[in-house]
Order: sequence, then C-alpha cells, then structure tokens
Amino acid sequence: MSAANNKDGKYKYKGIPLTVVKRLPGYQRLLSELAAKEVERVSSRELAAKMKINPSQVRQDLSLFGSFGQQGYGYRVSYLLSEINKILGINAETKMVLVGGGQLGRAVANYRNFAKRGFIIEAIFDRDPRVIGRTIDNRVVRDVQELTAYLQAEPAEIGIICTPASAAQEVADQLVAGGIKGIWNFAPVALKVPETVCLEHVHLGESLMILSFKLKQKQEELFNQKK
Amino acid sequence: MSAANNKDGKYKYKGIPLTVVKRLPGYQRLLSELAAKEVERVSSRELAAKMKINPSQVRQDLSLFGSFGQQGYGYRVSYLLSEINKILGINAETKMVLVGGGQLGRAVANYRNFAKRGFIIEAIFDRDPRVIGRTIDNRVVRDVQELTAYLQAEPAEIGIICTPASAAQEVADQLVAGGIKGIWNFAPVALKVPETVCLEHVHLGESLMILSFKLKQKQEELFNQKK
DNA sequence: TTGAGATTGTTAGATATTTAACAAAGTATG
DNA sequence: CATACTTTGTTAAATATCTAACAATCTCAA
Ligand SMILES: NC(=O)c1ccc[n+]([C@@H]2O[C@H](COP(=O)([O-])OP(=O)(O)OC[C@H]3O[C@@H](n4cnc5c(N)ncnc54)[C@H](O)[C@@H]3O)[C@@H](O)[C@H]2O)c1
Ligand SMILES: NC(=O)c1ccc[n+]([C@@H]2O[C@H](COP(=O)([O-])OP(=O)(O)OC[C@H]3O[C@@H](n4cnc5c(N)ncnc54)[C@H](O)[C@@H]3O)[C@@H](O)[C@H]2O)c1
Repeated sequence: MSAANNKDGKYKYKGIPLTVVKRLPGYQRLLSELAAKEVERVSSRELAAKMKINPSQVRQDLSLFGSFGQQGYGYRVSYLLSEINKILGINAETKMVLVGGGQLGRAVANYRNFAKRGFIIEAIFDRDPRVIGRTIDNRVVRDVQELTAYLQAEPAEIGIICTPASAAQEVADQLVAGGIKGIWNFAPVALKVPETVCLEHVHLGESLMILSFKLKQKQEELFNQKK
Repeated sequence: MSAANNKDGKYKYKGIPLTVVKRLPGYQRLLSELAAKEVERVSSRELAAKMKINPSQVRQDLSLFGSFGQQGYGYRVSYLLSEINKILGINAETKMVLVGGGQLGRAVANYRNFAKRGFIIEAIFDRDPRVIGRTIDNRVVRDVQELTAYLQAEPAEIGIICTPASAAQEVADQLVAGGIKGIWNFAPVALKVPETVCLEHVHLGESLMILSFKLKQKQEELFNQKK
C-alpha cells in the first residue's frame, strides 16, 4: 500500500485519483465475467487488453490499494475479485431509496442486477397521486411528503433521484434532511449538497451529445481522407 | 482556431482531447439555461464557477474550436450557444433506431428531451412476440429480424442498444450491417465494432459502484478525522 | 531440484492536462 | 474622448496521468 497523498482533495478520494476510481468498476465486471467462466488466473496483460489500456496501468492502479498478485503467476481471479468488491463496497447490503416513480425510476426499480450486488431499493416515493399507492416490483410507492420522516425511522445510505430536473434540488434537500449519505442523480441539473454528502450524476443526455460529437468528427475525418 | 494535433489518435478526436469533449455538453446545458433566463452575456469566470472548473480551462477549451468571445465583455450567450450546438451536432435532425423495448428502452423512447434537441427515434425493435406490435409513444415495435433490412431502406445514424448484455453484440452486428454510424449502448458489455463506427457506452451499474466507492472513502475520512 | 521463462510492484521518464500569467483589445463611465 | 477596468486568447509553467523499464521473485517443465 503506497498511495501518494495530495494536499488538495479536488480530484482525489483519499489519495486515489478519480481516473483510477473510474476504472475500478471495469475491473470488477471483467473479473466477474472471468469468475463466471471459472477462469482461475489472469495477468495484468490480459486485463489490460480487455480494458484497452496499458498493462502498467493495471498494475499501478491495483498497487494503490495493495499487492494482490504474484510474480510469474499473475492474479488469482477469485481473490482479486473479492478484494475489488471490498474496495468498491459491493455485497455490503447498501440500502437505498428512490424518488420519482416515472419512466426511468420504474426501469431502475425493476432492474435486478443492483440488488444482486447488494444495492437494495427499500422504498419508492413520488408526488403524483396517480403514482402513489401503485406497486413497483413489490414495493408500494409512497408519498414524497413522508420522505424525510421515513428516512429518520428507516435510515438508508443512498438516495436515487429520478424526478424532473425542476424538482431535483428540493428532493435532494429532503434526502439530506433524512440523513442520506450519497445521492445518485439522474436529473440533468447540478445539485447543491453539504460537503459530507457524496454525489454521482448520470448524464444520459450528455452521453448522447458526446456520441453526436464523435460522429461529426469521424465524418469530417473520413471526408478529409477522401480528398 | 489553433488545436495542436497529435500523431496518435488514441484519446483524441481530431485533435480535441476527450477530456475537453466531455465538458462540452456541460457548457451546452449551462448556456441553454442562461438563454432560457434571457441572460445576454457570460464570462469564462461565471461559466467556470458553475462547472466547478478553472476559468482558464473554459477559455482554453473554447479556443480549440474558435474565438467566440470579446475582450472586456465576455461571451454573448446566444452566439456561444449556437456555436456549441453546431460543434456538438445538435438540432441537425439525427435519426436513430432503438433496439430492446424493455424497461429502459421504453423510458428512453418516451423521453421527449432528446427529440427536442433533434435526436429522433424513428423505429423501435424487439425480439419478444409479446412486445412486438405494441406501441411506444406512437411507434409500433417491430421484429428485430427486420432490423438490418429496415435500416437499408430507411437509413439512420445512431442505433440505441437496450437489450440484455447477452444479445448486445449480435444486435450491434445487425446495426453495423444496416449501415449505422454510431452506437449508444446501455448493456454492460464491451462491444466490438469496425473502426468506422463510433461507440458510446452508458455505464449505469459502474456509476453506482463509483458512488459506493466514494461513500466508503468519505466514511473512512470522517472516521479518521474523529481520531 | 534446477533453470528458463513469466509476471509483479515500483521507480523513473514521457505525455497530457490543468492552471497561471499577461499582452492585446475591447467596454463603460464620467 | 480619455482612462480605468474588464476579459479574452494564448503562451508558458505546474501538475497529473500514463507508459516504459527492470529488479525481485515466483512458476513450471524437465
Ligand atoms: N427517461 C429518460 O430516458 C431520461 C433520459 C435522460 C434524463 N432523464 C431524466 O430523468 C428524470 C426522470 O425522467 P422520467 O423520464 O422518468 O420522467 P417522468 O416524468 O416519467 O417521471 C418523473 C416522476 O417524478 C415524479 N415527481 C415529480 N416531482 C416530484 C417530487 N417533487 N417528488 C417526488 N416525485 C416527483 C413525477 O410524478 C413522475 O412520476 C428526469 O429528470 C429526466 O430529465 C430521463
Ligand atoms: N433497467 C435498468 O435500470 C438498467 C440499469 C443498468 C443497465 N441496464 C441494462 O440495459 C439493458 C436493458 O435493460 P432493461 O431493464 O430494459 O431489460 P428488459 O429485460 O426490461 O428489456 C430488454 C428487452 O430486450 C429485448 N431483447 C432481448 N433480446 C433481444 C434481441 N436479440 N433483439 C431485440 N430485442 C431483444 C427483450 O425482449 C426485452 O424487451 C440491459 O442490458 C441492462 O443490463 C438496465
């Protein structure tokens, strides 16, 4: 365990560069796939090839958290996977609540793979009387007015925001008041939360625009080649 | 227009670092919000504050594409927005097809904000006979067996994959065979496509794991402070 | 049991990205 | 219309990230 710490916490989470953090789930998925295929060992070279990065980077990323491999052998898949799961906080039964039982909220609530990894949606809230009382995957949708009180009685770690952007900040405030520790936000708006609360945005619209940009650039590239 | 070009195209799209590309939609959204509020002018300092980045970075990002501001004044919101829209390929009527009319596919198909920006889902495909023939937001779901033939008759630029991971590669191949130029993939799997096709992955599960990691780190941080 | 071959963890060097600094050129105000 | 102020675009310096290199050390086949 080495990890050079930096004075400003800007891009770092406790000495881990955000660029590294973003690769961790990729390693997790690859290792899960290998484990499912009952592959026993894997080298940094193989992992790197699948991630389309450099083998050095794999070794350096992992070395920030510890020494999980063996010279001349590589990494034992099951061991490395369990270590990465620990690092990511997977399989630790993380309780969540979801706010906004619309199109996207329902898709997220019905998705089984999150629960499979220990991320459980305990309750769902909405504002619309037509939605409140309906059942989504065995959970009755509650009135968002009860949100803060519910959380005080039944604490959860993560709040998922699937409301329109206009309501997102208000919902975030209620989640924070209820003692939530992290917010997973699908609304296209920058939220303000206290420093103690972690934020993760899902930018679907932005992702589509990035694809659009790449397309335009590629077109131009091909056009220029023809000349 | 300056743009220092680099020999390897690895992280670059025609000389534009991917880190910059990822910030462009953020600028777009901020400028849209300002335009909606009828704000006339904005400085790099103001934009930077909202994006939580450095003003120098804003100016440098924009300068890769041209000179859009005025000394002593800043940027005219409407002009900069229209330039960024051009850069991103927004409002150019981009045709798309969606494959997989399940939970997530329906949410995406029903979402109006994409069409509002010129990204139109022309057709929807599925494999399940119970889904085929149903209507999603005025579009009848077609049989995925017709996908490639449909595209040859009705070309589209972007294919959206909302099928399970196990079917995603097969669907991608069909989209490519139909002449699609870019793929927006929601399935948690790395797709293989020809070099001429652009790829953009949406990693919902990975995003949740990143939040989980941040939470764990923050907990440890707070714990260490108490000591 | 030995020795050739493999692969890690780590340090140092190469690249890329971000930030600072500032001349140039405009604005705005009296 | 002069002048103090603002803010851009750009160049250069500071940081951060990625890649190469290699000693240390384990594997595995003979
Ligand atoms: N559907 C998509 O594909 C998509 C894509 C990109 C972004 N998003 C974003 O995700 C969010 C949800 O999108 P959607 O398509 O599910 O919208 P939706 O309209 O289907 O659902 C929103 C739900 O939030 C509820 N709601 C509104 N105000 C609330 C409040 N104050 N408290 C609790 N519930 C409230 C509504 O009653 C509704 O049920 C939006 O912010 C949207 O911009 C969605
Ligand atoms: N729902 C979520 O919140 C969520 C979150 C993260 C990732 N994802 C991913 O998004 C994808 C879709 O998720 P979902 O929840 O909508 O699943 P879903 O099961 O509700 O929908 C999948 C749809 O794809 C169709 N399909 C299957 N094979 C097909 C094929 N070969 N051609 C055309 N259609 C086919 C199915 O009939 C079904 O209608 C999955 O890969 C999932 O892992 C979803």
